[in-house]
This record gives sequence, structure tokens and C-alpha cells, in this order.
Amino acid sequence: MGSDAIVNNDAGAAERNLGGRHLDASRDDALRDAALTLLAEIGYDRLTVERIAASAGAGKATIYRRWSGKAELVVDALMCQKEELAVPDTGDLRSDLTTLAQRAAAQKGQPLDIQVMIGLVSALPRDPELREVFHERLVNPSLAIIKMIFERAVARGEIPPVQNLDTVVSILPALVFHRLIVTGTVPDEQFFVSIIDQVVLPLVHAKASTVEPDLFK
Amino acid sequence: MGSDAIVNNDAGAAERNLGGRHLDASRDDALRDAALTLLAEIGYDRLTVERIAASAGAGKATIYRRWSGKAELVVDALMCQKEELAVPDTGDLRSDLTTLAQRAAAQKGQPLDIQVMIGLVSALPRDPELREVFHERLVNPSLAIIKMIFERAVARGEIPPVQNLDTVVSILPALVFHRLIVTGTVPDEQFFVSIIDQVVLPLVHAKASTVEPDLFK
DNA sequence: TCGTTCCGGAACTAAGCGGTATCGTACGGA
DNA sequence: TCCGTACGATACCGCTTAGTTCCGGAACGA
Repeated sequence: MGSDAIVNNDAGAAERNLGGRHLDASRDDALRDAALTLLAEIGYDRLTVERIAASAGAGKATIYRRWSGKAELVVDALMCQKEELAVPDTGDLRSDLTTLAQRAAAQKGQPLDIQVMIGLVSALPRDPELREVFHERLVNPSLAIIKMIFERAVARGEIPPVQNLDTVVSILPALVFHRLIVTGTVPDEQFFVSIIDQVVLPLVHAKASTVEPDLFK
Repeated sequence: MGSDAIVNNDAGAAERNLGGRHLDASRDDALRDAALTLLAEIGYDRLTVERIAASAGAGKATIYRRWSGKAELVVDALMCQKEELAVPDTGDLRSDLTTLAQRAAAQKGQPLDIQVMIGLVSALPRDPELREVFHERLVNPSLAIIKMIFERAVARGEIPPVQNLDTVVSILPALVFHRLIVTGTVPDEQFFVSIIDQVVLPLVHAKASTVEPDLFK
């Protein structure tokens, strides 16, 4: 990772600053939260250091004491996001997917991951580091969860092995993205379920009925 | 449409300005082209009137003589894009779709529609007019073409009627979007074709093999 | 207690942008 | 020829932002 934040202050600064006040860890979190919330609201390009500070009830100096600027703060905030990788495992493919849908739709109000992604989109083409952390912390984890769900379904024989698994896995997030961009509305659970029932599940079962017979001929 | 551009100068200004030099129509086109090219390159938020003027080799006043500002210029540029709605009609669903893929992939170098869309994304949530023209000139035409292709395939009996046609139609553009955002690479024809063969076509044929039997029971 | 450092807040410089005005020049109708 | 306008270029004003610095106050170690 290119330019690490200065945020090894947990122990480092405490030892280095022999006398004097320590960096307040609660300020770190407040600033990171504010950055992500604003990122989801107004997007990366319109995000300013001043706004982040004001939103967190902090001074700009408090930010520059920790990060070199907007880019580093945003990257650090994304890196520090908690990843609760509890992959649904109900023993049924459809139930796993709908459980995932419920979880995604329930995020309402929170600094929605999806909205953070949208806010980042315009900045990705010109910032490689941002693009890397975007993949590592937002895209890949989502895809990995869906992939795991399919692999388990294959392992227990519920569906036949899926060739081009990566493509199938990306259908759900791709349609969510598309809806978010095209209609500008946050997809609700109903939307997720309709995609699952009308696209994803027919597709994996189609492969069972159209491809397998050919294999047995 | 809210604030029309002043660009009825083709005849209007020529008649009004009895003596004196006329607005140079070639400057209109150069400025619109520069606006779209820059929009695709750096996105709406980083787009500035000064940059557009410089890119077109013009002065800022030449822009303000025609449009009220950045927003109106961009909207007008999008509105003036030529729409060559030649829907492929080869008599075969797959051929129609792959023809469309070739055409989309061949746009390389030009101010790619898809990149213009990406550049607009971050500005859409806060600009209703921009969102409207975004739909009218970029999203809807693309979807309409794909929709037409499917409807013709249904009409000649190649595939059974597609319920949730809107969803099926959006799969291809959605996956293109997703790839562009996630990998940052412009999809080539091979990508289009693999989506067509591995997702779209299996899906519409799956509906034939799984839904119809239920209707006949 | 005393010195050091953080805190929020505000002031400040420098740079960039929107939008207007101006200048010399190039057209084009009368 | 003469007047009026568009043209590119530049200067200018007002505003916003990045990034720095300073202030009074508070927290901490010595």
C-alpha cells in the first residue's frame, strides 16, 4: 500500500510523546465515520476536508495531524471498515441469497456500502490507490460472499457445477449498481428477491437442463 | 425541458443581427465535442468552463455567449448527440445481439457513451435536469434497442414471450457497467459475446424449458 | 506544579473556478 | 467604406477550497 497513514499512533505516539496529551482515538473514528457518511452523500469529488471536519465537530488541524489530506483519509476510512463476513448458510441456495438480500436492504440509513461505491466511481479512473482499496474492501468481499454461497450449493449437490462462476456471481451486484445509477433509487428487498427468482436461479437451473443433457449424449 | 439553450441562432440570430458577424456554427460543435470528450475523461464534477474552452481552442466568452454555464452546455451537448437507431435485424436473436456488441465495442477512441455515463454518475443525484437528459439520451435509447431485438425474436417465435422483459434487457448494460467500474477496463467484443452466450441466451431459453411445462400441466 | 501536546475554532495565504468585462482583430451586411 | 458583432485572449472580481498557523483551553506525564 503506497502511502500509509500516520495512524500507528495507538502505541507509537504514546511512547514518543513522553510528556503531553495523546491523540484521542475517538477523534479518529469520528473523522473516519464522517468521511464515509459524507462520501456516500455527496461523492468523492465534492468531498472537502473542511466539510469532514465540520461534520465530525472537529478542526481541520485535527485531520491534518493524522492524515496528509482527503485521499489518505478516505483510503484509511475504507480500510478500517469492519468486515462482518457472516456468510448465510441455511442449507438452501435461495434462502442464502434472500438472507443476503435482507441484510443488504436493511442497511438503510447507515453509510450504505453501495452509496459509498457510487460516490467513489467518478474518482476511480484517476486514482490507482483508491481503486485498489475500492476493490479490496468493497467489491471483492461482496463477490466473495456470493461466490461462497454458490460453491456451497454445488458442494451439497443442490445445483450442478457452474462454469463462468465469476460472471454469474457478478450479476446480482451489477443489477443493483445499474438500478442505483439508472433510477437513482436504493434497491429494496423486493428488488433483490425478484432478481434472484427471475434471473439468478433460472440461470443456474437452466445450465442443469440445457447443458447436462449434452454432456450425457 | 427547463432552460433551453440559446442555440436557436441558426436562423434567429442571423435575422436579428442585421449587420455584423454571425455566430460561427463550427464553434458550437467544437465546444459540444470538447465538453463530451472532457466529460468522459475527467467526469462532470471536475469539468470546468475554462477547460472546455481551452480544449476547443476558444475563449470563455464564446461559451457564455451560447449557454448559461456548464450544466446547460453539457445538457445541450448530450441532446445534440446523433442517434443512429439502426436496430440490428438479422432474423436471429444471437446475431442481432452480437451485431450490437460489435457496434458498441467498435466505439473505441470516440467519446464513448459509456464513459460519458460514468462521468455523469456522481452528478446525477443532485441535478434533476441532468438526470432526465441522462435517461432520455443515453439510457433509454440503449435499452430500447435491446428491447426491440427481444420483441422481434418473440414475434417470429424464436423464443417464448419474456415476462420481466425490462429486467432481462438491463442485464447486458448492467454487466458492462459493472465491468467498467470494477475493473476499470473498457469491455471488448469478446466480453459482450460471453455475456450473451453464457447469461442472456441461456436465460431466455431456460424460461422455455422450465416455465412452459408448468403452463401445460 | 510545569512543560508538552492535543483539542476546537478561527484567521490566513495561495490557488482555482464561475462569470463578466475589455481589447485588438476578423468578419459580414448595408 | 463603415458599423456592428463574433472571435480568442486576458484581466478582473467574488467565492470556495487546500493547507498552515495561531489561539485559549484541556489533558497528560514528569
